[in-house]
Amino acid sequence: MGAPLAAFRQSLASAVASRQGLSEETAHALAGQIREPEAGRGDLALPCFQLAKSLGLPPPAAAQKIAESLKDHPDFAQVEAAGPYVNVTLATALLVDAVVPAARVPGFGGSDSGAGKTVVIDFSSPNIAKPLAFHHIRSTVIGAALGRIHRALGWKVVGINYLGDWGKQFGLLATGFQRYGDPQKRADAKHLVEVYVKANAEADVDKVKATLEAPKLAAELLAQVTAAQAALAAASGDEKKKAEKSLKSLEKKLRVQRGIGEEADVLAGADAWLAELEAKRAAAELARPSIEARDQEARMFLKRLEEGEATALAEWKEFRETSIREFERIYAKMGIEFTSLEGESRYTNVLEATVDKVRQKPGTAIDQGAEIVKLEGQKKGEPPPMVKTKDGTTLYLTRDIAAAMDRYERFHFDKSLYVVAADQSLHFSQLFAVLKAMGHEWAEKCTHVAFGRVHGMSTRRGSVVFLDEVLEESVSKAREICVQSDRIDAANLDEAVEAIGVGAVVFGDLKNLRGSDYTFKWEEVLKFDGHTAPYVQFAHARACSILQKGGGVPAAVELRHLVLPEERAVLMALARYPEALERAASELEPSLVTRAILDVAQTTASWLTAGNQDRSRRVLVEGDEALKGARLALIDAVRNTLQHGLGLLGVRAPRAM
RNA sequence: GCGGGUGUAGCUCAGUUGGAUAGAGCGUUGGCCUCCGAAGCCAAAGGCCGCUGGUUCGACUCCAGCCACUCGCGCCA
Repeated sequence: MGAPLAAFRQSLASAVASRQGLSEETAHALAGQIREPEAGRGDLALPCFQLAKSLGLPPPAAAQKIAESLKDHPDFAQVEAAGPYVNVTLATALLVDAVVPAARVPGFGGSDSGAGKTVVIDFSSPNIAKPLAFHHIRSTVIGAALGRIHRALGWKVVGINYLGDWGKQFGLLATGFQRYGDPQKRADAKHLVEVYVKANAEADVDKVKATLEAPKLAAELLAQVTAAQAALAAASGDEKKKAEKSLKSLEKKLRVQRGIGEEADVLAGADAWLAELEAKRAAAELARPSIEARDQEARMFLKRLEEGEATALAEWKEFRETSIREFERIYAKMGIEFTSLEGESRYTNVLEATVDKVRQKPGTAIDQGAEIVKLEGQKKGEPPPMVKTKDGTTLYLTRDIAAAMDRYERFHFDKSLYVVAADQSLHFSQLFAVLKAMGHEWAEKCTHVAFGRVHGMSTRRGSVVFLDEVLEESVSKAREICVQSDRIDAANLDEAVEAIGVGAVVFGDLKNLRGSDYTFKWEEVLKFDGHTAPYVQFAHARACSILQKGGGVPAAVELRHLVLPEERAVLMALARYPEALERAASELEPSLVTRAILDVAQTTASWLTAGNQDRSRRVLVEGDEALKGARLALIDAVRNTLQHGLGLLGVRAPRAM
C-alpha cells in the first residue's frame, strides 16, 4: 500500500539528484528535508540551503537552477523557485492515482511494518477497591489506541489490564467492610467504593503525622519570615536583592499554607492560626491510636493474604470479582478490549523467588528494617528501590519486577509499554534500572508511556468525578441534539447517540499530546463544537449521505478530473494519513492520528461547503458524469479514511447523525 | 534542597525534529442555509513564542543561566 507522501518526497529528491548529478545517498538525505510549503504555493517545498553549498551557489540561485532543471519533469505540474525554496506542484495524475485508490481500500494507512513483532501494552490497570474515576480514561484510551495503531501496522498486540488487586489498599477495603459494610451489598461496586473511601480516611496515618507536626512547622516558618524581614531591613547592595528574594519565597510558602491571598499581610492573625493548628494537633493526638490501629489492621490483612490464609483469600476473591464486573461494564461502553485481564495477584507465589533473584544479582541490603536493592551509580538523594517493607510484605516494585520477567518469558516482546501517569516516572526508572542490573538486556525494550495529570479532581476535596458519570452525561447531551435531527431514523438513534456521546469524551482526551496535563471541566469534556469527535463524525456522515445520493462510486473513474484547490487539499490530507500512523506508533503518540483525521475532516468540510454556493463544485455535479464519478471516488476515500482513523481511536462512525 | 515536566493569541492547545510571513479550536466581530447535511463554511481582530546570553547563513526549536508553575523524592499504588 505504501505511504503516498513519502513516495512523493522520494520522487522529488531523486529527480533533483539525478538532474544535478548527485548520489542516491544525498537524494535520500534530501527527501528528509522536503516539507510542505506555505498555503497556495504547491504541494512540496525543498529548502536549498544545503544544496546551495554543494552546488557552490547562493541559495536563491541554487533554487533557480534546480527549478529550471525540473520544469519539464512529468511528475510535476509546476515548479517554482521562491527565494531559497523550490516549490513543487505535483502532477494531478500522480497525486490522484497514488492517493485515491489506496485510500478507498479498507485499512488504508495500515502497513506490515510491524510484521513478526510483538508489543505488550499494560494499560488502564485500575486498582480494585478504588472507583474508576475520570482520570482513568487517560491510560485506558491511550493504551487502547496504541494497541489498535500497532495492530494496524502489523504488530502482534498483547493488551494487558494489570489490575492493582494486591496491596494494602485491599486490606483497607476488607477491614473497612467488617466495620461499615452492608452485608447485603457485598456485590455492589458503588457500595465498596464508599466503604473504601471511608476506611481510607480513617486509616490516613500520613495526614495524622502532618497534623501533629503542623504547629511546629508553622511556628518555624513564621520565625523564618520574621527573621527574613529583619535581614532585609539590615541589608544593602547585593545583599538586599538576595534578602528580598528569600523573603518573597518564604512569604509565598506561608500564604499557601494559611490559604490567604496576595494582598493580605502574611503575619496578621498568625496567633489565631497557630492556635487553630494547635487545636487540630490535639484532636489528632487523640485520634492517633485508633488511626494507627486501623492502618496496622489493613497491613495485617495484606500479611494474611500473602501467607495464603483461606478466609482472607475468599474475601479478596469476592470483592475483586465485584470490582471487575463494574470495570467491564464501563469498558464495554467504550469498546475497550484486553488480551488479558490479570493483576498483581498473579505473582503472589513467585515474589519470594523474585526477591531471591534480586538478592543474587545485583544484591540487596537491609536498611531501617526494609530491604533495598543495591544499585551502582545511584545519585545521592535518590531513593533506593525497595523490594520488601519492614513488615516483610512486598511492594508495587517487587510485583512489577516479577511481572516484567513473566511478560518477557511469555511474549518475547519487541516493545513493552507501560501506559501510566507521569507521576510514576521514578517508579519506572527504578523498575527498568533494577531489571537491567539483574542482567536482563530486554529492559531496554520497556518504555514508560507517561501521560499528564487531569487536574481539578481530588479525593480529599470530594471533587472526584466518575468516568461513568461523564460518559452518561455526554451521551445524554448527544441524545438531546440527535432527537432534533431529521436525518436519523429511530432504529439507529440509540447507536448514534452512544457513538457521539462516548466518542466526544474519548476523542477529547486523545486530541492532546499525551504528555500534557489538563484540567477537568465539564464544559470542556462535553464540547461538541469545533474540532471534536462529532465534527469528524459529521464529515463522515455527510460523506456517507452524498455517496448514497450519488448511487455509489462508478466502476470506472477518471481521477484526473480532480483539480479543484479544495480537492487537492483533501488529497494531501489523505496522503499524510499513513505517515501519521507510523509516527503515532513510533512516538507512542495517538494524538497524531487524531490530528490527521481532523485534517481530513476539515479539508472535506471546506470542499463540500464550497459546493453549497457553487453548484459546479458539488460532488453530485449535474451534466458531467465523469467529473461526478471522480468526486464520488474521492468522497469515498474520505469516508473510508475517517472511519478507519476514528476506529483506531476507539470512536464509532455513524452513517447518519 | 535534589530530580522530572511545563511555559506559544483572552482561554485550550499544535508547531513536521534548525528553515519562508509562528498555526488551529473556543470566545469576540462581520458575512453564508430557495439546503449534495449550519454539530458546518468564509472573513476580521488578537503574538517581545517566560527572561537573558550563546551556537548558526538562519532559533519557538539546540546549549547555558535565571524566573514562574507543577509533579516526584523510603516502607501506598
